[in-house]
Amino acid sequence: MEAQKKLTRAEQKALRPIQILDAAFEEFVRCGFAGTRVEDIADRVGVTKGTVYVYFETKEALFEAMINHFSVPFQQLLAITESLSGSVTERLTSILGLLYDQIAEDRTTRELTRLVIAEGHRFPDLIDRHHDQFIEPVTAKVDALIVEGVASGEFREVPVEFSDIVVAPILTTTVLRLIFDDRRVPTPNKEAFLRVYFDLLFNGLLTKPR
Amino acid sequence: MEAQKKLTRAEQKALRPIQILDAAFEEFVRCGFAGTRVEDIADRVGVTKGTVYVYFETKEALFEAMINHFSVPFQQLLAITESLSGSVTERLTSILGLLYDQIAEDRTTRELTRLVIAEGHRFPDLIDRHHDQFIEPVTAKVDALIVEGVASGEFREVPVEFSDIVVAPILTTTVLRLIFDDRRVPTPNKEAFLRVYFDLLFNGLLTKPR
Amino acid sequence: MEAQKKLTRAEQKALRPIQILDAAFEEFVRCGFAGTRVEDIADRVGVTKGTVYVYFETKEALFEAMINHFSVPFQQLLAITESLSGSVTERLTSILGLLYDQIAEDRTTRELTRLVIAEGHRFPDLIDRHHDQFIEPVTAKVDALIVEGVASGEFREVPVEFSDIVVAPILTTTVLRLIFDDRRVPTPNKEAFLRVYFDLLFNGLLTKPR
Amino acid sequence: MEAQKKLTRAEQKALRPIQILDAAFEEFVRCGFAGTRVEDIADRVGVTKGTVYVYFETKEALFEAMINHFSVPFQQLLAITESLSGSVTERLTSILGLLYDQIAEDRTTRELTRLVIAEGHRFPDLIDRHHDQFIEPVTAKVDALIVEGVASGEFREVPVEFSDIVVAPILTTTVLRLIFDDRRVPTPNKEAFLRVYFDLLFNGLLTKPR
DNA sequence: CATGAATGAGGCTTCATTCAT
DNA sequence: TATGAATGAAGCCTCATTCAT
Repeated sequence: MEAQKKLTRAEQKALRPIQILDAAFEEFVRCGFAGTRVEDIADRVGVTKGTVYVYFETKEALFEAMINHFSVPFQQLLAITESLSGSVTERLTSILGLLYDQIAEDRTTRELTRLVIAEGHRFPDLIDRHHDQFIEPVTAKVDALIVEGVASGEFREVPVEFSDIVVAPILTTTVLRLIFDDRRVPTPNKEAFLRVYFDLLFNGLLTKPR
Repeated sequence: MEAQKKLTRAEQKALRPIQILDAAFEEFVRCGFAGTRVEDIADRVGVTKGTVYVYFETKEALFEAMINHFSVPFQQLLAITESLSGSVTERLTSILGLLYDQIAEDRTTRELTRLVIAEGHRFPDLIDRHHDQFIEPVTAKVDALIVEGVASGEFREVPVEFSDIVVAPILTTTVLRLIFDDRRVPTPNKEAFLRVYFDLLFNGLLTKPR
Repeated sequence: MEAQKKLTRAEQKALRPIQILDAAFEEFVRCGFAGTRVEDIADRVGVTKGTVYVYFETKEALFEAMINHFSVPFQQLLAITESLSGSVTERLTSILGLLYDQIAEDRTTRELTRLVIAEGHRFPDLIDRHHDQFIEPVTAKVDALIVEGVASGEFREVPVEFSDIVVAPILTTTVLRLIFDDRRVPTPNKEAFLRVYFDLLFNGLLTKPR
Repeated sequence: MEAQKKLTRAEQKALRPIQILDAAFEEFVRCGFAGTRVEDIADRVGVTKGTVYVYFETKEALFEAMINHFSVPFQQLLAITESLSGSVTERLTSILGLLYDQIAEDRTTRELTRLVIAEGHRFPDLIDRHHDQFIEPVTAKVDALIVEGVASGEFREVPVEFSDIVVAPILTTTVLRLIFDDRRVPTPNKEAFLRVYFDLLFNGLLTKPR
């Protein structure tokens, strides 16, 4: 309140939609699309229902705008992966570590995943976006590295197109945190988790490989 | 239809609540808790709203009863695992194969997972049940096998308490199917998937283990 | 209340939609389509808003159903006109007298005319119905009689297709009553009005016809 | 557009309220009082809602101001009628011709009539104005001419106070155009219409007057 | 004057729930 | 048991109106 009073009208106006989108994120995550009341979103911002409708035509439009707003910061990660150097193992390790930060540790991405799972039925665009911006790029990147590793002799001859399996522990952590959120199942320690994850991924369980 | 006509009236009536639970499953899966209309459930059974309330006090009670109804058949799987014999590797393979059938391939369990993720917030019991009946037993079983494998020298010295990583590809397949349902991302071929999964799990990616 | 309690459920149910249509007529006439509150219609019947929506999907559907409900009893009049006998003058007189009763004196038809004028823009069907059921049949009938009168020599050679002029005093009375409703402009005495109307229609104003 | 660009800012501002009244006329005619949105009126002028409220306190005040604005030009016609000369028949013919132009052919008067019929309930002043400025003067004038015609022997002994009947074809044309607006029922050709109208009015239908 | 963000009362509509039959 | 008419609370959305800039 104090801080906001110093803002000019113009600044306020530019801020409003973002404030609303932030509030919408929290409420939609908490209650799902159907369960969320537009008034609760407004309350969170400190405005009235009507104000929300000044910026967004319908609850549905607000939901979609919110998803778009929070779906951006994945591009950066993909850019970083291009600049990596070192052995394939090193690069794959780096990428999976970054993915862990992005998908499992970042609350926003995590909750976005919840919404994709919960509301995908009613928002097919949501699924397409999610696929094109998240799943496909990651899959492509990991696949490419595996191919490279196999070609260079660093990796064994494993069939490609199953990069899901490689990435699986990350998505699984995300989902378990979504479900239990530190309740019942503790959030794993990142360092320890990655150590075991990579150890298993690269070396396998067996003492003597077949 | 044919079969039902032969039922006596008494049998019909004993069937009602189950028909309602089945219909409730479909609708809650399709629309989520808040988005589902009791009337749509009734329509699916071919009765009127009132009838639903003869058997279930509230929509919430119906939701919980539905979850309970569809959460049963996991016990069997756990029982089977007790009767397995062979090396630890063989037994782990068997169990993971069964889990794949149960979690990734079985539509009911899959959709139950969706509901846990989507509605867990508002139904804490749901999460507790899910933990006690699904996660904990599986985790315990897999952990026990790993401990056994390490003790017997069959497995390398891997830290326990990370059985999530071992099971991850199964849950990941489940979640990807929930999201994409054969749209955009094809459902993997079971045999091929398991082959790669087990190959990676036991042997790791590297040609020469560190 | 007293009387209604004796009705069975089934009778009540059959009555409800008609009660609602009656109430809707009064409210829509009083406030127009946009100005009418569904709740006021419900109040008039003694039920709650929800009940109205049990029978009619939307306010718009209710409006249209109401128009249809009150647009019926015009057919009878047209039937009567077929059975008339006597000179053309006598028959025309009879018909115009009946029309006066139907259009100018009958409150329902009068108010329906108000709605056609006021709401026709937004309900094009309304105008088509009104044309097909009211205007066209009357016009055709009057035209036919004039043609017959001219043919028989009873009437002067007047151009046809201007039966509007013949009927005009009736519609004008309707409209003036709609506007002033006994306020400012008194409702004319029917007998006196018809006498002058017919005198003028048949004989004209001039002492010595041209 | 061209013309407006040459206006000084001061002239522009003096124009504003009239532009708003013009826009209000169109919208109120199109949607009625309750159905019209102040914003649509503003849009039509190319300003924002707030501007409308600079000039008019409420939507209701705007409606009334609009009615007043468009109700003026009838005085002129009445003035003209004073200066006519010739036989009563000639003068009556002239007056009815002018009335036809004013009431049936002039879109503004026609739509004003629609508003009187549609909104009169909620704006009693509207009805009073309409009576005092339109109905009463016309009625008085026509009545006076009939009295004069009867006195001079030009007209038959018809009862006075039924000038409505004489004017009816004009109002009827107005109303039919309001309802059908060239849809379904074609607008009559003015010359032909007036010829038949006057022929009937002065000579009546019958070959041999009674 | 003009703006347009914000308000908040109020209308339409939905739907979980009840209850007399 | 089953019905379905009725309820009424509550949600989405609209829009006349205000006011700081």
